Amino acid sequence: MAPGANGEPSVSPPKKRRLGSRYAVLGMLSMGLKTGYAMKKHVEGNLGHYWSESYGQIYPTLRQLVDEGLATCTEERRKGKPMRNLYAITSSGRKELREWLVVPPEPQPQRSELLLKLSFGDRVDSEACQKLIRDHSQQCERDLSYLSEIESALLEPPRKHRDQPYWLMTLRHGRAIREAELAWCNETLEHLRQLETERKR
Amino acid sequence: MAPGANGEPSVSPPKKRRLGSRYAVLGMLSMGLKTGYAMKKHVEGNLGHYWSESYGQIYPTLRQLVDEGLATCTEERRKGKPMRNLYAITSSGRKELREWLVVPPEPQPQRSELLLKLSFGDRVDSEACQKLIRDHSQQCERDLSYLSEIESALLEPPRKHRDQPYWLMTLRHGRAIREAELAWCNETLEHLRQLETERKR
DNA sequence: CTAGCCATGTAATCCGTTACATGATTGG
DNA sequence: CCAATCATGTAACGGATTACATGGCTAG
Repeated sequence: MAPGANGEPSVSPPKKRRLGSRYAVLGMLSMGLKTGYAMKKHVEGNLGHYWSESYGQIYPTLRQLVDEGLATCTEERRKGKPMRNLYAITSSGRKELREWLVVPPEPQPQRSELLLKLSFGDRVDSEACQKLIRDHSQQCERDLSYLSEIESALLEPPRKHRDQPYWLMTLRHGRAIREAELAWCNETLEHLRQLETERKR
Repeated sequence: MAPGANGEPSVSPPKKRRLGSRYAVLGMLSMGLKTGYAMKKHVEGNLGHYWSESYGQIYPTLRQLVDEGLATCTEERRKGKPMRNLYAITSSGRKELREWLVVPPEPQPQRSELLLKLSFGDRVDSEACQKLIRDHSQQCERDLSYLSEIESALLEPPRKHRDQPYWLMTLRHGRAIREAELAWCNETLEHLRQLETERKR
């Protein structure tokens, strides 16, 4: 008998695929961004604190979306300016985006090089561990001022983008996490110093 | 003239490589874990909240470490038990591990599917956004109780592992972050409800 | 003239997971 | 006998970055 007949539940396991880039691009299309170049800039400038995307992902993805009918592409050649491909989302593109949006993201396996190093802290001296933490603390501080910059740029002109309230939520997330990191850094530095004096005794 | 002569600064740009798995494995060797299998178990059970590793990484890495003289391998065949390869770190392995430990990790590009979805929240109704946040909130809660489990297992028997104090630091990190996430979730739910009533007006 | 920005795209490569293949032992 | 656990490993695949290749326009 052919496999998979008879209503067996073994219709082939649903396979996990990531597809993050696909929907990031589709979402940016839905914001009205028209070129791959503009999307890269937008990722760097606005989404940098929680998303990244490279040309190597963006351009092939755009092509694929067009192939699947989720976007359209029109060439624009202007005299005196380089050629551009102008993309736009279609209604089936909007539909697929909405469907993706309501699916709760499954927890993605986190890898923190900092915590990995810290967990082996016993192999080096306390000073090295403390430096690790202080560097991280400084990075968080830099991140915080970067986030503030984006936030003021977002609030300054009173003309509100439709997505502005949601962008503010992501910014608050970045701030909340960085502040928690800072608190943990201070706490951890204290623990490291305690460990150090215990060791010396 | 041969390229690279004359002290040119173009000695080939130093190329970024990730190498996380390599040092995770080396570190676990330094803790005394002897088999690939044991390392996988340890990652799942103890490092799960900040690191992950698959067999597809572990076994080839172990072989590579032996090739480079950072570890040794001895076959152990016991009657009535399956064969094992027992690995041990060498002194050059310890040296390389220590060198890696003191290099501050460069910030790794974060990707949060949750924040990406939230940033496009305008495309779906407020209820869908709130569900996204509530699900995340629950996940954080589950993570917190999982962290507590590990912590009590770590504290229970008074026989302290040399790495115990450092593991506690990583656990506190997990807790700090999850608690900050929870606070942000509540704050954000409030904002979403406000947005909703504004829209309705 | 040249540096920098606009703009597109591809190929190589790396990193990592999943799925598969194998097989012995132990406990219920 | 069967499921779980111990134990090793590889092949295929997928996702993402990096580096390269190209080229015209603009401002200094």
